[in-house]
Amino acid sequence: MSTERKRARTQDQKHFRRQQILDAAEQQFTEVGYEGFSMANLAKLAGVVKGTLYLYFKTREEVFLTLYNQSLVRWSHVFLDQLQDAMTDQDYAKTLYTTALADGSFIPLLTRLEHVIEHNVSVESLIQSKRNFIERVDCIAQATAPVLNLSQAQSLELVKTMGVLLVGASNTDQGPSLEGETIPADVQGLIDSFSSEPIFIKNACRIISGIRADHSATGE
Amino acid sequence: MSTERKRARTQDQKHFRRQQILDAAEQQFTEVGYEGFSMANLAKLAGVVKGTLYLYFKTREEVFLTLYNQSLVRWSHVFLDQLQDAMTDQDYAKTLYTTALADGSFIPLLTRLEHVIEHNVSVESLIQSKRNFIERVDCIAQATAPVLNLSQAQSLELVKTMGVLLVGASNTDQGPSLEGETIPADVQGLIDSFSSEPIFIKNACRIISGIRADHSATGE
DNA sequence: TTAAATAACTGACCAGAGGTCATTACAAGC
DNA sequence: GCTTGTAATGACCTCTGGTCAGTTATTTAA
Repeated sequence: MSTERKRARTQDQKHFRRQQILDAAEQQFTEVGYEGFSMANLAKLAGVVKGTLYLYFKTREEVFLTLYNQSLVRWSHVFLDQLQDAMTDQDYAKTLYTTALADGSFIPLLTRLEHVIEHNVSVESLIQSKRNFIERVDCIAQATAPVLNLSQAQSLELVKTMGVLLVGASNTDQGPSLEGETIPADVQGLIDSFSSEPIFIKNACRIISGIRADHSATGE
Repeated sequence: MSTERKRARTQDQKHFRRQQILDAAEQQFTEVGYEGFSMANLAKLAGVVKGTLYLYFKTREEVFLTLYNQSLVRWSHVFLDQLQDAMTDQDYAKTLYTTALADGSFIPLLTRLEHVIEHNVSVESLIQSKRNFIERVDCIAQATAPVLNLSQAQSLELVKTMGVLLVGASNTDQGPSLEGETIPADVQGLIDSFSSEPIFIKNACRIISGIRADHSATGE
């Protein structure tokens, strides 16, 4: 391959190279998913050799953690853009769910964050990632409070809880594809009854109602 | 090792051998967790050679799926035993949460079920596992209805929803250990605020209230 | 009792994974 | 043009899940 690739000497060039790798990683991730993802293939896609990847990322999981952080920021912007004054609880929940799922990387990475990705990552990267998370959550909570007519504290609790519910609900439809397979009616019925969208929206509404009913403005 | 291991010829002997492997697997799983689990080590623990494992399980994930099914049954018995007439919503939620967490294998396997384990398993095993799940859920729902004073349909929806919430909530405290690490106060505060038990119980209660408020006895 | 048939079991082997590091070669400074 | 720092390389490592031709304990039939 005569890609004529120049060496990255300055900080700017290195950041650019790093982002090139991340773009290739995102591409591979959307194509083959988490389990099918390999560093050898990433190297090929990014037009570098495997060893080079490890100049820019300490481990495979550091790549994923960076992708996650980027997808979180990306999604939060999309979501904040779609918030309007005085939405119904249901509209709010539906918007949150739909925008989150529309981002191809966000949910799959979020569901693997804590029990896989964070376990092979440097403490500095972890702290940086958590700080990014705090910032996004705070920002979303601040925008949510007026929309749903909640106090700041209520809004913060709500946003955090929505994250938990999102992980739980989206888990249920990440099973294998089963296309072309013969599935018995009872099993198919079970799978259908766990369709994540209605589960998320219904329970999000219940939780919003519950939080609104807690009219204690005290901390926690 | 001169374990004098006999060959398993009859079905009974084969079932016994299979369970021996599963017991060793459970032991290894509780010791090293999902990511540290290896088939080579399982073979050593079970006192057989690696190839033999594949006479009893098609893939590594078939081992995990079987462990999951066993842990689900085990937990459901413990939980059902602890149900009493007329518990408060909070007691019910707390019992569910506590018993689930007390089983060392159940939660870690449940959180990896759909996006990892089920993706490398035969369709027959998957169907069998789903059937087992249906049976346990139905059984728990039937026992739950009188306890929380719900209709059968409400109870069924509740139990399914509790599963979703359990996955979401337990995800939040499966991060890396961070013992002996210096964690900044803001990040530590975030981690503390995601402690899974209060999140689960609070929102379980909100959801139970919400379901109880839906006094439509119509299907779905 | 013994020979033949069966299949549980073995362990060397494979491809591919994540990760390392001595070496190479390119760009900047004198 | 030469020296020097370092980005980039690619051969190499260990480990993984998984395979399979061959071995041998056990059952069956003569």
